[in-house]
Amino acid sequence: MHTKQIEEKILNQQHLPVFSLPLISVDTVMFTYYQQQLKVLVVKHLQDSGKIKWGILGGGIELQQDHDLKAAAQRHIQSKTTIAPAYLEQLYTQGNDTRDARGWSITVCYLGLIAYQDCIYHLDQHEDAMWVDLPTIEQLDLLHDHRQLIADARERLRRKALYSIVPAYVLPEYFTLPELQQVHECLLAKTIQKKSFRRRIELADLLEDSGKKRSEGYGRPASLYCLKPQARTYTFVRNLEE
Amino acid sequence: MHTKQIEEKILNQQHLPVFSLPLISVDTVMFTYYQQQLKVLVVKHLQDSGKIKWGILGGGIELQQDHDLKAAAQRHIQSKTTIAPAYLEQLYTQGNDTRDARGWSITVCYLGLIAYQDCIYHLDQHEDAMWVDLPTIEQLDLLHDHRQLIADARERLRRKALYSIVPAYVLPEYFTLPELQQVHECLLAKTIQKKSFRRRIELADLLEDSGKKRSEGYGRPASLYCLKPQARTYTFVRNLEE
DNA sequence: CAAATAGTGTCTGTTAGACACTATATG
DNA sequence: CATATAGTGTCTAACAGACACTATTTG
Repeated sequence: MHTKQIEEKILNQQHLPVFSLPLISVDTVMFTYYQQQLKVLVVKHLQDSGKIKWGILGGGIELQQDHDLKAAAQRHIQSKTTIAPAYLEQLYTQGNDTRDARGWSITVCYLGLIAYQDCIYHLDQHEDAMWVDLPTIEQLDLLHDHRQLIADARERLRRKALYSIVPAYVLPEYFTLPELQQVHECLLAKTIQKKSFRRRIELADLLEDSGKKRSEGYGRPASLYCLKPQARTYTFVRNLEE
Repeated sequence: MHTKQIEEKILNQQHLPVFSLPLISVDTVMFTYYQQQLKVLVVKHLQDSGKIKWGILGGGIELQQDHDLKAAAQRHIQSKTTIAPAYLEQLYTQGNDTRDARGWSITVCYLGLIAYQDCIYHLDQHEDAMWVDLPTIEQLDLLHDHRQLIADARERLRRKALYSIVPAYVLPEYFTLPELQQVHECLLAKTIQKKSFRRRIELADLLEDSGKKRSEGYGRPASLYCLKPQARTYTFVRNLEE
């Protein structure tokens, strides 16, 4: 059997033109909110060289196991957090011949949101994953173009704060309006008029009042709300000012 | 030399885990506007079976030639239209184990806009590419999930008509405001108040007045404008009504 | 002149910004 | 009671919708 024939046999097993395919991974920029700060999940990646670098959460596609790209993203996320993210949307697909020293490589990058409380217990057990704030990200030497992917995801989430309440998914299922406003103010790096914020959310009918109140510390207790299903995709016709 | 060794040799040439990679293509939903209608570019694709099916414009990545995904998209577009699209942005990456009968496959899908006049001469020479309107798309038997990709792209462009003037890139470099309004009305399937439309564009300072007028047919000639650079990314704080 | 198309004046309605106010908790 | 935090009343400003108006062309 000639080399060429064996090559062809291998190709046929695949039914794919093997020699023109770049490396692919499915990665997710996971955000949460804790102690008035936006946090990003970084995990340890073992490189070919044996060195360990921090990067965002992700990895390859298991052709037998993952039925689509989102399923692959979720599998990687659950391996670190045990639970599915509250919100997960595709961010951007980056692919070029310079981002990975091994050659042409592609990442299908997702943006994920999860409540800090929903996964911190499991994360505490792992030493290969941690939540870090954005100033710290700037100081880490991250894998490939992961710092840029985080910046892009952060920008997408900031813009969403202007015309939706999707950032609410970084909070637990039940949350208060002042908490949600804090998240938006953190993303926009700007104070928002309390009245404007509450008015537009009430008018759009996005929250379900649980009837319960949160009574901790000083002051009047705040009502606890949870998101109605339409909150996931609702967009206001008029944005908040930047 | 054993089969296994040869396999390894092939793998080493690639420096990639070949056997866990899905098929990849980079495709573009190209839109233009002609005779009061939105048109999509479809091209003939030769399938493994020898059958020919229509599909959107695209194909594989040439690892040696294409430096990134956008360059790959542009190479495929230029092969059919000779010129680069006026506007090109990434739409969505679809990947699963059912869209292509050959197995796991991924398309990195772009949304492209071009003026009809800018490429029709070259297209007329080709029999393997044509502009079709959207009702016709419904009747064609398109490759894989290409009909869905077209629907997604069309929806993205419709939403852009609500908060930007990006749809202007389906028009020639110099165009009139009534023409641009027609494009938006076509996308939104709804008439827009002439005054509202003009006022918001003027206020946002998105167009450059060429000083020239278009005088064809009856009526007062309309001023010819071209897009200022900021028109590519500008978003209005307040949307048009849906 | 009439018909056709381009472009404006101006009123109304909706909703975000500003900010002072009231309400309800703790100690 | 004072202090702290939650939540409201209400005025203003910005801007899209509605629609009647004027402007400029052809025949």
